[in-house]
Amino acid sequence: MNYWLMKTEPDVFGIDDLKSKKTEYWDGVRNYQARNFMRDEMKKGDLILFYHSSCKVPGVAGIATVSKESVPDFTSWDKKSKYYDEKSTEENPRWFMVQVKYKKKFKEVISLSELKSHKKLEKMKLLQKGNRLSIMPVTKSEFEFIEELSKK
DNA sequence: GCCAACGTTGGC
DNA sequence: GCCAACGTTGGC
Repeated sequence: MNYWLMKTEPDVFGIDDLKSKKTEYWDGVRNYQARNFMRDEMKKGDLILFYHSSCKVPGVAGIATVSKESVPDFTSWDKKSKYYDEKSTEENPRWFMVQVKYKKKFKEVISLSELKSHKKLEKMKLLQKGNRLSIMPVTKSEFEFIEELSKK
């Protein structure tokens, strides 16, 4: 079992959208490192911290799971999609996505500033300087610590 | 293979 | 809206 953090802009697709849709294909990721995590390492049942970015209160909004392992991201060869990439084709896809499933919404978003205040989380990839990855691994202890924070 | 220019991310 | 940090592109 692996643990992950996935960033999303709540104005575009937030925890409430996932809650009402139940599952969602994580399309549109166009970063190689993030793609590799989805294509090679994310397994069904893995747990995901669902992170809201570029918004009023950035932070962890809830938990999701991986419900389907990677499949080619069909938006990459759809000319009408804003995620279209001419170098990706159905025969030779360049981009991949997993399907994620809603698990729970925290009573309150655990804000980035709170995450930063905990010594236990100081090594979190999310908090390292200059980090811009939209999908990144978290450790079991980081995941569990944050889930506990949400219960307070 | 180097690196300048450019685009994007994302907190503030 | 600003801007630091980083990834990608493309000329050489």
